Amino acid sequence: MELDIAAFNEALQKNAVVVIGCLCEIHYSGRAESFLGSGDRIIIIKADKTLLIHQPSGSNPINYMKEGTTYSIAKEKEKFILRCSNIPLKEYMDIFISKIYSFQQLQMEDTEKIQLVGSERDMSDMIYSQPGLIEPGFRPLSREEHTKYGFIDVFGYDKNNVLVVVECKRYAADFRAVEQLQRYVKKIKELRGIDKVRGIIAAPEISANALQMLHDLGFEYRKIAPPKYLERFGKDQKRLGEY
Amino acid sequence: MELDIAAFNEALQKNAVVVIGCLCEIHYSGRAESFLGSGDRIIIIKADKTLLIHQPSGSNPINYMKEGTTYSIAKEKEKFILRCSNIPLKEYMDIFISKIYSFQQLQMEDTEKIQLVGSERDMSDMIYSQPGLIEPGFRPLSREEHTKYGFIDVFGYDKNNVLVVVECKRYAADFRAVEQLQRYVKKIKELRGIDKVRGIIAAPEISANALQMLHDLGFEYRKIAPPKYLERFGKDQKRLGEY
DNA sequence: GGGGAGAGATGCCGC
DNA sequence: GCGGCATTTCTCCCC
Repeated sequence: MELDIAAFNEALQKNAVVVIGCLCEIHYSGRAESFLGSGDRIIIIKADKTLLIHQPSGSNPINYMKEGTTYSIAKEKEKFILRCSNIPLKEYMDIFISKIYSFQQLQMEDTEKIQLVGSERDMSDMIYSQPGLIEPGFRPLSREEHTKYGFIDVFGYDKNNVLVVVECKRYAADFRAVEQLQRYVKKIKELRGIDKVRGIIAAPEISANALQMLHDLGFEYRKIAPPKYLERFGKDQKRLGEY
Repeated sequence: MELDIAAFNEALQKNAVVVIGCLCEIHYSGRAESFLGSGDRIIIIKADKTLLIHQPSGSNPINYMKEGTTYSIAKEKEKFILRCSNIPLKEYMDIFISKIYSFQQLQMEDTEKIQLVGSERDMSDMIYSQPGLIEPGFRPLSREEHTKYGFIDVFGYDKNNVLVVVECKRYAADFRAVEQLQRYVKKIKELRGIDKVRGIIAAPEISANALQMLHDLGFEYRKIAPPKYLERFGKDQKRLGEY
């Protein structure tokens, strides 16, 4: 199959998305440098001039260029050379294409943004609205007071009016989560000039090492999972659960 | 355009890579949950049954499924429903396709692995072969001794036979890099039962906060950049630099 | 633009 | 499998 260079340039010009199936070799130079020998790949150039190169397996692109990259293609001795450059980022790529299997260009329209539930932020919102999940008598700070300490997930007083710092993790908490909590508790003690501040990790799981370190520091663990189920899923959600 | 369900199933069966341009709506449920309203997207199913869904802009897939996912497609009232499930991971996705713009299947062959230069590992290798980059008289530990402390990038003795722990960063070092170094120095002091261990951050840049914290802890900074330029690039490398 | 932290992070290598 | 950690991490938010 031949590649129509004029069609390629026109597609880029009108911000179409280009998808090329090809046999190619790739040289990259920028933050790092890489070389990838000849193999079959899918090349995607998006409307914002992001470039992605995918091998037949794996989640991540094997090579890529960021938004705003410029492209120039040329034919040289039966091969196509796609030169990619992102001058501000000092990133460059040369793609040596020896066979074209497919060429597609699509004018795509998509203004939708994803709605995601189950993030760490959703966890802290849940604890804010249900403080009893931490313990009876726990009272989170007001929104205004809390924003002054934006780096803390949940911040409040226990039933004895002792300050409590809560660090949420949506996955199994590790020792770095404990280090983070330790950093925040230290910071609050300094800022407020007080000696007694409690620290709590809220997460669905915690590693043995992290739990050990947590207890050594006099902190606590609460087994709490991030919320799920989009309200808007409605009956559709049931279908997803029926697999 | 119509989608040939038989062709789709056959492509999956023979581990071809499938690329579909379409208008679709996406429901996901697994580690988290998400909903994405109708818009134009590129759907890729790879040979290993990884699924990627890309919007017309941005580097990352807006939704995805991991390796080993199973697929079933059906037509319902002028729409196609692609149901995706990964039972072991408890991950599910429903893709409601209302228009097909393009359908491609490619039998891809690619056994090449990327060669990358400029990683943190390359930095520590460079320091091992040129210890003077740290300071005159620095002597890294032997390979055998070093592997016992695999978590440390570079480990050796200075000219006064004091132990030195070096943590490399390929980018600007931040306070987390300093915390990491602190953790390693502490661990080595415990393991060896000694009191004096030097700590050094080797990185091309370091943030002001990190440098302050580093000095407060009595550690040091060496401005060292990761190595670049693949030897095998040879003359090609020159071309990349000529942009 | 830098700093700080999350991510449905992923991927690699170790034990 | 989990743990620890790098990643051409990317992304978002906030100062």
